[in-house]
Amino acid sequence: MIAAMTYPISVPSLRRLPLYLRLLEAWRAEGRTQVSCTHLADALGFDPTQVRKDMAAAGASGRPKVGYDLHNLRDVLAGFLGWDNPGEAFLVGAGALGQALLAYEGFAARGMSIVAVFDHDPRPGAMVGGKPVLPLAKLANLTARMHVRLGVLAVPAEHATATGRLMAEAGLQGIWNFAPVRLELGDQVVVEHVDLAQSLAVLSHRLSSLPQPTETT
Amino acid sequence: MIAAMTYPISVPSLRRLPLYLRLLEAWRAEGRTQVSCTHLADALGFDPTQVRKDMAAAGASGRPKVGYDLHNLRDVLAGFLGWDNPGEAFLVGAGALGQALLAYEGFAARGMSIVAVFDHDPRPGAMVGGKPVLPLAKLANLTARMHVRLGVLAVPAEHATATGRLMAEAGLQGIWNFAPVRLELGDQVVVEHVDLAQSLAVLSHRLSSLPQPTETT
DNA sequence: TAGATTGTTAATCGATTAACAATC
DNA sequence: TAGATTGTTAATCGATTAACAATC
Repeated sequence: MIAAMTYPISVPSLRRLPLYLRLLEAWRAEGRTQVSCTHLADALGFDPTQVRKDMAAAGASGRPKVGYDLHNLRDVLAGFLGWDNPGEAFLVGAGALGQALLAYEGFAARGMSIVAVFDHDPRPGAMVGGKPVLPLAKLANLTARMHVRLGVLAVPAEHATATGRLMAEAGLQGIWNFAPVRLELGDQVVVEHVDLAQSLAVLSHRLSSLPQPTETT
Repeated sequence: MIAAMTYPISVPSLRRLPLYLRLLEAWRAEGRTQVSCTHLADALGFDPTQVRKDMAAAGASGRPKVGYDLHNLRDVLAGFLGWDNPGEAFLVGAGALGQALLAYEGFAARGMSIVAVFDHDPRPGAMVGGKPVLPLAKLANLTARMHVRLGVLAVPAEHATATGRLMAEAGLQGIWNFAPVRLELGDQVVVEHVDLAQSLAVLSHRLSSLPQPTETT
């Protein structure tokens, strides 16, 4: 069987897919069964052609005049992202951020399921979010045994480089990196970096170029 | 006095500024005093010309052959982002995510300082991160009284639209939105959206297009 | 001075948007 | 059928990268 094999998808397209997915699932809950690119574009403030290209890139196809079948489209997008059977992931770092991610995943990060939590030198019996916190020394062993591919790195900046390397050596193939540190782990490991400061910079700058509230005196 | 008034900065440039800033501060701690675009580019994996353009867009200037004065460059970038005297911000939503952001800001979000926490109907006396949790009913009053401009929206998705509107009506001019919901608040309010699912989509897709670990049985 | 680095203009690349043919 | 929508090719726009002159 040959998959549709359209053009390779771009990062901007990829980043839009979860937005479509969320909308489709909301509409599905309302009982809709058909959807057009114009509907999606209007709801998200995008150009309809862009939506159509994104769908094509993800391997979805619709029918002229009719649009896309909502259920099918949702399944194609979710499947394209590998989000239909979420991969298991290890969380490394049991601090405030790690705990938030553990709680957050329920509504935002459908693409993975955190199955264990690790930290440097945890107190015996320590738990976060109902899961035991394991020492990092067990990471390699469990990665191999459980065939886990994805790790979430949520340790303080000063430990991030060493911990990232440890995760790569343990056999994790993808690292979702929340530490403000660039990881250099070669081509074998996929690293996706989340840096809140980058987002805040955009907001700060826009806010500072807004008309300041008149505060004479 | 006329500010340098170079070209308006692009969003991609803006998002790179915090990366430079972080690096400059690390190098400053090591005692360096000069820096060239090539140094910065090498450390971050960027093109040197791109770095030079970013510096120009932020209003920094260097000297041929010499490079940039490290301290000055840091100050110019921080000033451009308005990060030298961090604005005060209100956090709305005292759940796991809100608490993480409260803890996170120390090392990542230098551009703001959370001065109060609000939630829908908090228990009297409730505290998070050492700060009392105030009812949303007090938001408008305190926004006006304290001249706060920035709000962090970290409530569950189902409350995000209404809470966002409330924040805008309370007079907040910028909203850093962590809920997976598009806010429609007109031109008076600057909204910056953080959506972890978008980041995870990139990682999921890259991971799934990696050679799968051979698992023939 | 010679050489390294900035600053800027030109070329390239890629993503978005527009135009339009194909189709149900 | 007529009209709406997909799918695709072409045009535009903007960001990145290359080339090079200015400068200390």
